Amino acid sequence: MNSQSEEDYLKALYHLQMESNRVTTNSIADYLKMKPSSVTDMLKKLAEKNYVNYQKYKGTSLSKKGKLVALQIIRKHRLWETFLVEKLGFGWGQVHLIAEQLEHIKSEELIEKLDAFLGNPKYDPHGDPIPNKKGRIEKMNQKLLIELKQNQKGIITGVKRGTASLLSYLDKENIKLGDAVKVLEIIEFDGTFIVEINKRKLTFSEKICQNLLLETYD
Amino acid sequence: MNSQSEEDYLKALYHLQMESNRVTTNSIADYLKMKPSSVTDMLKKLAEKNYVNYQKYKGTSLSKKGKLVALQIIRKHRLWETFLVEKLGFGWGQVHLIAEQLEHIKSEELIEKLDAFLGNPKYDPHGDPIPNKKGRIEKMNQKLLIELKQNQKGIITGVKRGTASLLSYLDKENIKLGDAVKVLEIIEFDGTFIVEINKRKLTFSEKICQNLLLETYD
DNA sequence: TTTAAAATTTAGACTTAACTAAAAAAATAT
DNA sequence: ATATTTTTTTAGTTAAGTCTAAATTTTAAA
Repeated sequence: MNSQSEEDYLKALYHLQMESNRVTTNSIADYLKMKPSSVTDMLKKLAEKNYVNYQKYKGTSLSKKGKLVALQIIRKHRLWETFLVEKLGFGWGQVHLIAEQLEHIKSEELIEKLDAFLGNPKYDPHGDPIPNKKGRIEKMNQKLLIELKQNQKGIITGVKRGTASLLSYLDKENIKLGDAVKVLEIIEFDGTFIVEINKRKLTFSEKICQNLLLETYD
Repeated sequence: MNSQSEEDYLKALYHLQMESNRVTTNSIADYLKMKPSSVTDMLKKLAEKNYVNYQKYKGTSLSKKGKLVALQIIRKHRLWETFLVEKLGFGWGQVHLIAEQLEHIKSEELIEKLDAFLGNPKYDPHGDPIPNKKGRIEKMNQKLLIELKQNQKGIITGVKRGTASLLSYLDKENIKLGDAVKVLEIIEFDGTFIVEINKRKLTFSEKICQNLLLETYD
């Protein structure tokens, strides 16, 4: 069993590895808001447990085993976020801190049951994919609405980060994750989209289209 | 903010106080499976924070402040248990360990939203009352089915501890917490009850009636 | 290619919450 | 009322995970 702290480091490693191929001690310290010396200590411990490949002064990478653990935590995080938004009615922005705690709850069965309860979602409310039990991520065909052409369709999976007000707008319009969107018409003059959602005709400004994420099937 | 450990002690204090009026260091150690010396240390710390009234060698009691914190943790525990059973389909017996973890998640808003999502339940699946936000417990009029007379009614609130198989039976019969029960007839010969639940007529053996908890209104 | 700056590690200290062993106080039995 | 047993506390230790300050290694600059 891994400690909360170990799990936080593994998750951080995973996210940092996504962004750059060399993960340094300082970048981890930055990310976790800790001192580099503390990071060194923990890296040694994680290397001992074969979760990371660590060599003094040379940077760190997740081992296969470590990556799997990281993905399982990310799975839990994203499932809980989905739960908080879809079932409890939290706004996108509020859920991160709570999910950060919930992701450390230990119970395989809990997370499988939660997954089923949520209808085995593939994406969380930010549009990020939810890894499966074995750590596999289905890469999705994610596009912004603005990239679609007339008559193309998609499923709403989220919005770009930092657009909380768009969320409340969608909420007010009773538009939810998973709703299907079809582009009926694009007004050339100002980039406005006329779309159909739930049999309703709606008009979306260019700005909305630049921030709304859809899963598409090409 | 209190640590997980502090919360565990406060909760233990609360439960022990229910059972006997003098809570000793050893009884706490027993309950939490720790050594008495560790308990003494923590009691001093909790006294420092004004959560308990503690005097060397004289036993301990929760202060008003400490009792409130304890009740809030119990509230969280019982709401999560209800969630696990009602929404995720766990059996009564499986939920305790998980709820023990979930009860430490910190977010007022989370617990209020969870409460609403569950329909503001008054009792958890064991039939134990759920304290409200302010720590108030509604004392319920709880009886075993076997105590009812003909034509009396009640709401199913739970089963006696240690009767997991009754739970699965109820589940199979599609009987849920909150369902109303009316006693149609009691067969004197063997103590069998004929009851009505959800407009269905059912026959319950004496043994079932001895273990099924109901809320009644006298 | 030597030197200065930046990154990283080591060494030692602190906090929390546990422990063991020994001392002190309270309860019980003779 | 004294002695014995039980309970509780004190004192000192340990492990995890953090920190600061100093030492070391790597990188970048002159």
